[in-house]
Amino acid sequence: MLPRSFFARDALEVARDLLGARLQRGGVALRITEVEAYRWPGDTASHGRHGRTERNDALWGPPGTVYIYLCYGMHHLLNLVTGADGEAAAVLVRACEPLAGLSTIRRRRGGRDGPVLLNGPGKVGAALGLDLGWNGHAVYLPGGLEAYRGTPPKEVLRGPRIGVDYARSTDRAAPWRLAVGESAWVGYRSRLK
DNA sequence: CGTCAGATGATC
DNA sequence: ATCATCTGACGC
Repeated sequence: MLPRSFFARDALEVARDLLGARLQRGGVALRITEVEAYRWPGDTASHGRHGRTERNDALWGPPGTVYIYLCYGMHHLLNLVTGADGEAAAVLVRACEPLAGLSTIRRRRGGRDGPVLLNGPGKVGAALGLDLGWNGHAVYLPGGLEAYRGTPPKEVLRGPRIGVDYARSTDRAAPWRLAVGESAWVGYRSRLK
């Protein structure tokens, strides 16, 4: 498993090293193919930009824990908290390649048929069956949601983060979205290089 | 490939 | 009012 110390670094470094890593919960296993770094301090795209609140409290927690929040009233987005305790930094998991548990993933996303494409953060949260109850969960401990070392990417693509138009222009343009180059499970591929 | 609207609900 | 999204519809 990835040790707690793995997460106690700058979010951009952790993001790079999380590409190819594995997330596992019960019979469902995913390979991380796309991430975004939300850094500390001074990142105006981060949920921590207005200070600590009830909703983002877990974001300020110790490294190696989980920050989940409800996005647009529908999707539970998964962040892995990085840096030091008391800092608001994390890596958002945007896309994954399913490795095991396809039938469970299919069931969790509802009755729809069609191919399983985990090419968006809401889909990743749904595939893992996450909700707000997972806030603060430690992924370096066995049981529940776990993070493992995986196969590093051959090529890393980079581009601006998605959906952060509200941020300062420098933060909006910062190439802190990272993706596995050879993976089909990546969203907005044309915005990467 | 691109854009767009509507769903949907907690938060500050 | 805002929002780190998804889906389906439509146009090129």
